[in-house]
Amino acid sequence: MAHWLLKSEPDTFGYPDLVKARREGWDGIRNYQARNFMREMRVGDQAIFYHSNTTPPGVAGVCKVVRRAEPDPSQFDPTSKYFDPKSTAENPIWDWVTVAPVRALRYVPLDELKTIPELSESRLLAKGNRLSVMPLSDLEFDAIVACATRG
DNA sequence: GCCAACGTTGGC
DNA sequence: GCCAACGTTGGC
Repeated sequence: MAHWLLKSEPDTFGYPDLVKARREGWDGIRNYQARNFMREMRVGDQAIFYHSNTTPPGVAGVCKVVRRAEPDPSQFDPTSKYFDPKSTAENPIWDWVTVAPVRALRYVPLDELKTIPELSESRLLAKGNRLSVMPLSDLEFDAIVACATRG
């Protein structure tokens, strides 16, 4: 089973919102690399739910993939901020996966993530990292969960 | 609000 | 195919 990290801005959609919704299509991904990672996701894969663009940024919970990648409907919706006029029903460009909560974690702020040795090489902590969907090694995933559980 | 990083776009 | 301009992300 592969592991992932998903970023979301909690002002828009945070981990508690996922708990309330029980499942949610991960819409609005408009980056090819992130999309391609979503296409690799399988039902049952678990992902760290990361809160970005907030104070402090950090890890809020674990979620899991409950539906594989399929076209993100927001790309066809002219009223959506994610609308993409280049996308057609015959040739959709963007996908989403559907995720469900697994469990909330003790909130681990970015400063604390930086102290986890297993994450020292991880893309998450790399300077200038803007990728909102990324793979985590089992080691990285386990280290984050262990850190959250320890605290 | 600022700014660095980086992806995308479009002129050539 | 290059590269400058532009837009977006995201930490601070």
